[in-house]
Amino acid sequence: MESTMKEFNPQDSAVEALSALAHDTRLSVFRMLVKAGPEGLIAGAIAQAANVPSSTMSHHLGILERAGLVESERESRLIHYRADYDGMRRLLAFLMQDCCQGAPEMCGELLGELNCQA
Amino acid sequence: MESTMKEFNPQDSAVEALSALAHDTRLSVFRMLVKAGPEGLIAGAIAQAANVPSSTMSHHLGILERAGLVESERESRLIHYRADYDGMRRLLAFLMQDCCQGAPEMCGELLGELNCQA
DNA sequence: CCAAAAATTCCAACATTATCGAAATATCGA
DNA sequence: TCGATATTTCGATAATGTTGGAATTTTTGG
Repeated sequence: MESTMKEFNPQDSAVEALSALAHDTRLSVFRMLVKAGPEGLIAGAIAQAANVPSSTMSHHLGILERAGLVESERESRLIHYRADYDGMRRLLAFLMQDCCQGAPEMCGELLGELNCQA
Repeated sequence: MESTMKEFNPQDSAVEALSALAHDTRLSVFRMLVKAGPEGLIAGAIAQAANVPSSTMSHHLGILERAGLVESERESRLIHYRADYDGMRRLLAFLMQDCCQGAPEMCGELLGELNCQA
């Protein structure tokens, strides 16, 4: 008997997060929120910056939120969205884990290139 | 005049790679290939391991290859597929870059967790 | 050259996702 | 409470992705 509960296994969670990011508008929004930092951005401002109707953006923000990549918080009439850094970390960890399990020698190069400046 | 050429800008490349990975079968195959190492795996063996018809798997492998995540090489009648570590590195670098631009203090924690042992 | 093996391409049915206007919901200020 | 603002939900259409059997291509062994 299938439940309608959320996914908990890492593979399904990773597919959901990757699907959420695999869209031009959503990837742009996610980058935007990461750059905006902990303050986040207001839903309307996000829609305006991305030049899409608010209903469409609401749909995309919901997908990002359900995927565990962004969080939202209401402040009076406005809703702030911010990046969920922990969700991002979980996704990268899952991909990294894959990368290293069978080829540890690759990890050095891979991580070496991933520095923070730029 | 729109050309039919491949995408070259990082955002489009990232969306293409993320789309390729955002599928249960393809993510499993990619992990499989990463673990298999430089030798790679034969197309038929991949289809058999994933329990999908070869035509379907060929379709998925093509998507992963066009996204720059796997490479193929013919060896007589067999075609070897192997992970494209450089493509993977480019994708992670793009995501990392996003992560660090506006919130450098997050990078330490993020990279700290991403160690190589499993 | 021919038959078998391995893999891809083609095609069509099916399923999922994207889009956005209209309607509904939530909140505040007066 | 009323009207205005911010956002989400609904619904219907369009666009894209998935699937696998059949046909096609590539290669080898005899």
